Parts: sequence; structure tokens; C-alpha cells
Amino acid sequence: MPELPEVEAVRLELDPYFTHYRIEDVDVRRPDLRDPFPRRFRARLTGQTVERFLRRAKYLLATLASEETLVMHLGMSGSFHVSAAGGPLREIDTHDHVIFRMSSGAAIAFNDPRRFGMMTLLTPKQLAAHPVLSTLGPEPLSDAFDAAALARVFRGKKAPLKMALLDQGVVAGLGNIYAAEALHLAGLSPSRAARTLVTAGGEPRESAYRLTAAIKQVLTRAIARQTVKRYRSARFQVYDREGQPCLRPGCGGTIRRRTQAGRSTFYCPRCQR
DNA sequence: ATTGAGACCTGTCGGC
DNA sequence: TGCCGACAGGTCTCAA
Repeated sequence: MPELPEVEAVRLELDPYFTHYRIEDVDVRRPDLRDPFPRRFRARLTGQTVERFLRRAKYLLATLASEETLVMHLGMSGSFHVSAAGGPLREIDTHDHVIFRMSSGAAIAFNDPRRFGMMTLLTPKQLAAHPVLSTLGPEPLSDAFDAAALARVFRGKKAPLKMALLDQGVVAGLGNIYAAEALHLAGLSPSRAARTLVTAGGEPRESAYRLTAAIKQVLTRAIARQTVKRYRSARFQVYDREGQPCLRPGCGGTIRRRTQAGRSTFYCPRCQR
């Protein structure tokens, strides 16, 4: 279930259990997730203190006193479950693949039925040269991400907007849901070519400003909703709403669903151009 | 160089 | 109730 807002919620939840605590032991219950765990994974983690617990795109990064970084990704079905010290013990689930035993007494279990997630441990050199992590686009909620930045990566790009937004090298952290939501909010068709938001001279068009603003708004709201639990049931504007009325005031269109590059895209043909 | 399709793996849900 | 296919919020690889 995780796109940027969900991963950010996980980071917030886990931070108090990881940061400043020592990893006493790691229960590695299988040798791999999407990829095999690196050499001496358990030994390199054991005894390390977590200095910072950060998020980059959809990745969680725990920086260790050893200077190495524990990198974790939730894939499609990954989640964490914390058993706080003295709290109720959680039964170990079949899909609990890695359990961190912290010096606070907390146990943090990584659970991932589909095993599309990943977990690895990188030296500073490996981190800087990592083929994926080092080529991620800007964080969408940072000041580095604005219409000009979007115009730079969209210039000359023939790919449809939906695909361009899913490209983590363009902007980092959007997934299938929030890409659809941002395009709907911006009133832009998912199949429109990315380069049409840029002038011949490489300047962002008005639509590029709309899209960057929409991305920021959709993610900011989703993060707020994540952290304030009572809004958990809030629905999306377009995602998974095929056949239902468009929620844009005064639009009156009907949400459609189609497949782009093997993924479902939801949009309103009436107000998204 | 881009781009689309297929693969990875398990669980869930709707229809018959 | 049980079986079967379609589908799921992510990414990687490979062939065109």
C-alpha cells in the first residue's frame, strides 16, 4: 500500500523506536526479499546504534553509527509491526521476514507477503553510487521541485503524463494512486504527452505550474490524513472510482478506467485535458 | 534512448 | 462452500 505519504507515516511511527537505540539482534527469518540480503547482514547490524531514521522517495533509511545505511523498501505489501517493551507480544506471522530487537526492548518486525520489498545495507560509497538511490528525482515536497524543475525533465518527453509521473527519476515518491489524483486535480489527461507542458524554449507552461502545485497538494493532504487517524477512511477523488461521478464541482463527468503500461489509470474525460 | 510488456509473489474479492 | 480468474498502492529486466 505504500506511496510517499504512507512511507512517511511509517517513518514517523518507527522513528521513536529506531533513532538513538542500538540494534541488539536481528532475526533474519529468510535469506531474501526481492533481492538476497547482503553478506554478513545480521553481523553488520548487530550492536549498531541507529543515528537517524529518514525517508527518501519510498525508501526508509536508517543511518548507523558504523556509517553504513540500512535501506528498506516496502514494495507493494510491506509493513512494520512494533511490539513495544512491556507491551503485548505479537505472534510471529509467516510473513514476518526480519525482526529487529532494539536496546529499548522493542521488537520491530518487517512483514511482506508478496516480498516485493527490499532491505539492504550500504557503505557510504555504495550509497552514493547506488544505481537507483543516486538517480532519484527531487522530493516532490521540497523547494527543489517546482515548475521549472518539472519543465527540465519533461522537455522533449513523449511519454504520457501518467507514466512520466511514475518515473522515480523524474519526481520521487509518486505511485499509481497519487499520480492519478494529481492529474485529476490539475485537470490534465493522463495520456497527454509530458512535453506538452513545456514551451519550445523549455519554459514551463501554465499547466506545469498547475501540475506541480497539484502534486504538492495531493501529497500534503495525504500525509495529514495518514497522521490524523480519523481521516483514514477518506476516499480518493478518482482512484478506484470507475463509473462514479467526477467530484470536481460543476464537472458532471464520469470517471473512466483504462490501462497504461499495464497499470490501471482512473481519470475524468470531461475535465482532464 | 525510450517505452511497453512481462516477471516477480501472495492474498483477496467477485462471479459462477 | 469451492474453485478460478482478475487484480492489487512497486520495481526490474528485457526486447523492440
